[in-house]
Amino acid sequence: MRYSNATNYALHTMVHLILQPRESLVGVQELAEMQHLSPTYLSKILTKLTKAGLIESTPGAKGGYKISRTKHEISFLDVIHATEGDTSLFDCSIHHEGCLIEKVMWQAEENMKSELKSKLLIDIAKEAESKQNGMATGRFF
Amino acid sequence: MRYSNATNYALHTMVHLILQPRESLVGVQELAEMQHLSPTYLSKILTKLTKAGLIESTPGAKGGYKISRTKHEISFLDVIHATEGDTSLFDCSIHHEGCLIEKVMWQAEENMKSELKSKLLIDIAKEAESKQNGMATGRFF
DNA sequence: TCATTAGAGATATAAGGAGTCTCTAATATC
DNA sequence: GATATTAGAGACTCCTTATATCTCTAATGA
Repeated sequence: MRYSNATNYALHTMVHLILQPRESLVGVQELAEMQHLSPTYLSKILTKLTKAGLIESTPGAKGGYKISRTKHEISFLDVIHATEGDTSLFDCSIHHEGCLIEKVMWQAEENMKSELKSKLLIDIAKEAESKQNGMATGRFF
Repeated sequence: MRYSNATNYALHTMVHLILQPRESLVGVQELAEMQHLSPTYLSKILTKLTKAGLIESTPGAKGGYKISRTKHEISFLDVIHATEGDTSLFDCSIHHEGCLIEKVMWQAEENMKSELKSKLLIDIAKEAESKQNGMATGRFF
């Protein structure tokens, strides 16, 4: 059981977009080069993020993507739900009510999710930005 | 991203074995019937649990499986490690030190694991046993 | 010796992840 | 209005993993 690569790409893309100047658009070409991906592949991921309302797209020449207006509220969990779906990690396949094992697994998953919900992308972006200003080199996300 | 069915089968098998009378052996045949699985498939899972030291096997006629002597200390996480491996759920594939995104993902995973580590199989077994005694019917794990 | 049981290995099938290619639709610029 | 540029949809390929099944071997009690 592992998070897909797509989730990693999505998270990095989101932080990158948050760090852009207000209202500026970034094309999939640039976003793909940054992460050494093919544009068509990344565009599939970007479409998911768009449909989830996390970013906004503008088609046509000089088009591209920008972060959604709700950027101050976007959590890690929001991005992960967009790429991984929001089904639970564990379901007891044996049909009966109130499986005690399932209950434990659900509680554990909830603990992970509550952490991911409390972490906002904008906080990571600001932390990366301040580190970058201090160090003059390196990339922190 | 989901836990494999094998993990579900392993957890149920472990709780079932804990509830057995001391030193009694249960064959893979019985364990498989209980969960509506083929014996050969379940035996692959049982082999993993054996190699992880969570259960002990006795080959030959009248052989079978019993819970390991450390049964009072076996956690959910121990079983999950045996079936799923113990690699982390997320790795930032972009090569650089101290990725802030990775750090958040690791912390979230740690929160889930600490819950799974604190939950012991024997507690679930006892809870299921007492519920079963009270209700006369039904299965609680 | 024989029946019973665990265990190893090869193989089969299906699903999902990862990625490419091609076509369509929208839009700015000339 | 023509053209270049960009997002988006759909079909397709390739690879890995999960989920088994079948067969053979090894150990052991009766």
